[in-house]
Amino acid sequence: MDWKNKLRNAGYRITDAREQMMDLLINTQTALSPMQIHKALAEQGSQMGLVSVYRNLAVLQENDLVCMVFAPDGSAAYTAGGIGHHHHVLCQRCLNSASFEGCEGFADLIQEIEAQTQFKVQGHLLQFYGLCSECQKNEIHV
Amino acid sequence: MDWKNKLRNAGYRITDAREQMMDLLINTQTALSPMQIHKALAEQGSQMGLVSVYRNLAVLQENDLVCMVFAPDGSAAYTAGGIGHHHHVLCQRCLNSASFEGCEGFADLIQEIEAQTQFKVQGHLLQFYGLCSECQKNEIHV
DNA sequence: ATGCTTATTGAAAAATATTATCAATAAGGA
DNA sequence: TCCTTATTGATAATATTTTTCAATAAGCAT
Ligand SMILES: [Mn+2]
Ligand SMILES: [Mn+2]
Ligand SMILES: [Zn+2]
Ligand SMILES: [Zn+2]
Repeated sequence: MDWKNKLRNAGYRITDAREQMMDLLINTQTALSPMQIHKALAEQGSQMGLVSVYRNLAVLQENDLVCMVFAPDGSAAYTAGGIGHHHHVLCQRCLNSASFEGCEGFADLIQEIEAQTQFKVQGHLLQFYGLCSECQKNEIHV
Repeated sequence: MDWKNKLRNAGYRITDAREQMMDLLINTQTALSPMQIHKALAEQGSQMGLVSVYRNLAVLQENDLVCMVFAPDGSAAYTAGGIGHHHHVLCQRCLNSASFEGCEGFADLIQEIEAQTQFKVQGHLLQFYGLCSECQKNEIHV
């Protein structure tokens, strides 16, 4: 199901603002901050307020149409997509973002942690940082 | 080496503010936000300004005396300790925090990710969320 | 196509969170 | 005890996120 129907089925309306944001995020490799999203849309002629960017990011995130990731500096950035449980690798230079699945390998680690800490583990936060293929090239000449 | 010498060796001074903050964090199981640290110290008579809390958290973090963790809502919180590479489990109810090592198991996963995404992985962000032993008890009666 | 209902928007302000300035203070070595 | 200078508190400045509210427009029912 495409994102429009997904939103519609959840009772939300398809607005220009949401289309612009989704188009932008879908066509952008790098994760974008709310401010960057606002600026990018303004540059392509949109009048959308920053407030609507925040509001719609919340809506889109609730409906699993965008993912929030943590930039290396700890700030939040957003990227399109995200069906099912998955995680992200972020380029620490350009914020290029890719996703991957396969954190089942945690099962053993979780058991250890639960035994050691007496916690009951229920979820996790996982991201990898590194260099995307583009930035690896540039890195060579440093 | 204790935290005072660690700071001293790095050229920092041992101040009341830093002592108060370290004492508080060392004696607190739960991760605390800058605001919570400020409030807790104020309640025990300290005049320290919130600004100094921020400043000293930065210093203490640089010197590996405190760790920053992400609360379930994405906000930053701080907890004492942290020798060497390690990660944290956070109680999503009370922010109780415990640490663990042992993310070597990532080696395989990283290889897969690098193959799939063409990224060169250089670091990671990992935290587990769950319920601490205390909160597990209370959870039963919900 | 037209009107109706109400979710959504933009503008503005408010609330939070974080950082910068600067004179006064105090840590630590001489 | 004195000196140097890192550190502090007070204040202001930025930056980030949320709230309010009247105007607008999406989508459904005529
Ligand atoms: Mn995703
Ligand atoms: Mn730690
Ligand atoms: Zn890159
Ligand atoms: Zn707990």
